[in-house]
Amino acid sequence: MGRGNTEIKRIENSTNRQVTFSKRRSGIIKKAREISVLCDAQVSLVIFSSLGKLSEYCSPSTTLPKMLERYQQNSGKKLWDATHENLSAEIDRIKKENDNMQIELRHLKGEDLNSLNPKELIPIEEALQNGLTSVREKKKDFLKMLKKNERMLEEENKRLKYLLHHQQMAIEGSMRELEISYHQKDAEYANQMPMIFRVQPFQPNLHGNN
Amino acid sequence: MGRGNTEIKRIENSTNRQVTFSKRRSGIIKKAREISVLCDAQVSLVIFSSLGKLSEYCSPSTTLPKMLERYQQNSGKKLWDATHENLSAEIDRIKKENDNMQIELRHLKGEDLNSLNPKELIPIEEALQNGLTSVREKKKDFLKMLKKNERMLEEENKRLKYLLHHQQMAIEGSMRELEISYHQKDAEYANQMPMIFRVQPFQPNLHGNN
DNA sequence: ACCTATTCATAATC
DNA sequence: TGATTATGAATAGGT
Repeated sequence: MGRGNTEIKRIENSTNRQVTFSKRRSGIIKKAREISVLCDAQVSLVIFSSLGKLSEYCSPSTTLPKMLERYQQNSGKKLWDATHENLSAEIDRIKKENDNMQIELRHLKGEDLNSLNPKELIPIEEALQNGLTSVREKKKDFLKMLKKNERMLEEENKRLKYLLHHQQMAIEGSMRELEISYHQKDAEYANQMPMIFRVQPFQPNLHGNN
Repeated sequence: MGRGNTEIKRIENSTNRQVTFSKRRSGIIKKAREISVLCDAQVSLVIFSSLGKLSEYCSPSTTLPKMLERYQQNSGKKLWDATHENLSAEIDRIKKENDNMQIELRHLKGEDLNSLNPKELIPIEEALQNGLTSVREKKKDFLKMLKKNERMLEEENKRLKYLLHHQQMAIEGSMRELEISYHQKDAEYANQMPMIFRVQPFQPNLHGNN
């Protein structure tokens, strides 16, 4: 329906598919609502779009769980036993995995070793040895990095101190020149000079170093 | 659609309702099939007529239980009883435990260490060291046990050899006595004496040892 | 989202 | 139920 005859086959153009989905979804939900009202029927409709978006409709006189309960009674099919079994199987699988890992962990931690024979101890010892080597390697790396960082910081520190010292010297030089000109010229200017320019090293503890 | 405008309201005439239901049901199921195919959607549709007759449609790529499972995951609504929830929660719990153990194992095996900071390395190193100590202790124990066993076997061996030797001597002594009495008395008796009592060491290779 | 030509669904009828 | 058909609904494609 609509223009051109519509083959019922997957719409390859993704945009068209989306649009058609949207239109037809509202169409089918409307139909569901209509048959519910007109014919006094109970309808439940669940739709997942190709992108996984969920849409649903359920007759107002019921709920999805009620419908499903009724479905089971009426059809004899079991809807969630299968799921139950799947879940149980999944749990068993994971638990087994869990147990194995737990045993491995205990062995690696040196527990429950009595259940092992000497031959089985060997791979465990090797694994531990390897692990230890890796961890110590990593620690060494960290230490190296820390030391490198420390050296860099020291360098930077030194450089900054040097700069600071020179700046200090420059300022003091300027002070002296100002002072000279102050003595040579007008005493009135001295009071206009801000305090910060008075000869006072502003980082006193830097004086002794270097 | 159809002749005359159709109000959406319950059809009071029972027969008409039935007929309309039948027609619309096939219509809606057709629509469901079409949207499934055209738009790559998954649809499940359950309909009960006013007389309780069940009709259903489910996209061929799925099943009603699968749809419902997906519905639960997607909507967060729970369709079923507590058992499911418990199982799901259990799965989540175990999976989490699993993940944690897996991480711990990987760390102990020296993998994925980059995600750790130096402080976190320390307990791992300690655990490895402890494990290694335990395993080596166990190996030592085994060795000790083997050696002890060996010693015990050697002792036993010696004791048995000693006993055997003495028994041998005793038998040989008896032989000699019998031989003497044979020469002293009746030669007739000699033929009646079974061969096994003749002087013949029955474990020849034991003679040289000790 | 809206429009329209076209196809489709279906109510009425038999 | 099934077939037919007139009619209104649904919707594909275009904007």
